[in-house]
Amino acid sequence: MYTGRMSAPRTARQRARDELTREILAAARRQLAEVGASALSLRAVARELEMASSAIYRYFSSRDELLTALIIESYNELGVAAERGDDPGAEPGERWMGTWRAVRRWALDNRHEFALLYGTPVPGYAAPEDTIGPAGRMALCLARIITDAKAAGLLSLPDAPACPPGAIEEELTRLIPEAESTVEEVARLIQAWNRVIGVLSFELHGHFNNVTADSGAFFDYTARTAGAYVGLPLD
Amino acid sequence: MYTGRMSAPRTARQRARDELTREILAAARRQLAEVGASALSLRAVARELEMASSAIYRYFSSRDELLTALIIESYNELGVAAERGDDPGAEPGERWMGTWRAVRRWALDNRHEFALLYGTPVPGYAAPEDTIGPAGRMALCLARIITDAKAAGLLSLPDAPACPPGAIEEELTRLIPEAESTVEEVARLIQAWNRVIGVLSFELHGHFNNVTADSGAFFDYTARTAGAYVGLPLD
DNA sequence: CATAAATGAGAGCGCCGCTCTTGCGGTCAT
DNA sequence: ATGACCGCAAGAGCGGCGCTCTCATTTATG
Repeated sequence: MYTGRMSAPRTARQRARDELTREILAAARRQLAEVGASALSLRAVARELEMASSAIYRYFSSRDELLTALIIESYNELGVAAERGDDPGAEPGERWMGTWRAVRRWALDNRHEFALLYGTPVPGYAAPEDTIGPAGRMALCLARIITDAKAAGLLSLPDAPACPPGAIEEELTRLIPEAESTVEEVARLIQAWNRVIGVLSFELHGHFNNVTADSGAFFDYTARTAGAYVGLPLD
Repeated sequence: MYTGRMSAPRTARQRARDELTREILAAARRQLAEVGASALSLRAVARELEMASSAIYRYFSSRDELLTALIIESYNELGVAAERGDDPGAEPGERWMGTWRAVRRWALDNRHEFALLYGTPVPGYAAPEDTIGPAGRMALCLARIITDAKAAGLLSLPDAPACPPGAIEEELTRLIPEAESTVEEVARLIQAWNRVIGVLSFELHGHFNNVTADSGAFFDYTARTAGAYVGLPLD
């Protein structure tokens, strides 16, 4: 139904269709930001666009499909935010911290979107296929920082338990082909990624309410610790 | 409305009320396990108990309140599972790993309950007051392991960035009064706790789908790494 | 025993996701 | 240019939801 990115519009009808698709998505996005995914209603979107609720189904065959489109959009936005936070000219440690701080800022400014990405999967399940690409965008950004640091000879893994063989998909070592990553390096990046996202989730979901006194400082602290764990030089 | 643990039943009416309250909770719990929190419906619970849906409101004034009761129940169950996984006579490392493995088993067997605890907060917000006690039960179990290890002189923190002052609530150092924990120790425990729960969340929510090949092994690996980080002796 | 409180059932309100039918208007081949 | 066709929007409607209100019945209490 929802054909993802729309190709070059031909007829006037297709042009109108594409435009309306975008408008629906935009209205849904506004609703998501306001009331969250669980309260997002197709009928309210239709009301905002002054059209019959049944007409929405010409563009998105179900509420879940609309949510999936919003998930993809959000993953991409988060990826863009991460990329913007990374200054490729800076030191590896600064790049790492800058990226994560940008991710946190995006999450704080878009908490419902963040919850949609990293919270409980709301529907039966979102479309797995269409989401894996955008989902990896932020991780790829982090992987580049480490790869660059390694190429510059600045990567040194501190002592820690070794990753048991077979725990992670070894194909991930070829995610950035020229990097020639080791299993250990990849395992640490996955852990670091999981760790910092986990801190953000806890902060946003209120699990740190009586735990952290300065959640921003604690986030920085965690990102720094995770960065040191993957071998980046951080003072 | 829902008066939490019910006091000693006096009249027959109160006895019946307490029993029905428990039955509603049990039916709701069954539904939660089957269809998850977002699809849990008061009306379906009433149907299963063969009573009018409006009658439920004599016991729980809203769906959110029912969910909150389920949250408390689940926190306690998780706490019990953690305590059962901890053999106080074993070595600190074994205690740590045993506790976490028990937590994971509980989460895998009760994924909807786990999602309710550590996923997106579904309603406007669950009751904060009544949940903080049960929520800390598992964390307390972990803190005891570390305290015991410290008392036995087996705790040694590996090098890592220091926790910046003011990041965490310093009162947490007095959570176990006789432990005399340092800020650094507490900060590491919080991070470790967050880290392992984060791995579980990612696993259960499908974020590790094309990432880990053996999620059990990866979980163990993470728990081990986190245990080493808090200073426990782990081989 | 009478009064007050607690309880349960039913009807009903306004939402929701989703489907089906109907009619209109643009598209396109003949 | 005309007629068949298809995309589209609208409306009605289905069953389900959370929640409220009323009313009868049952139970506890003075």
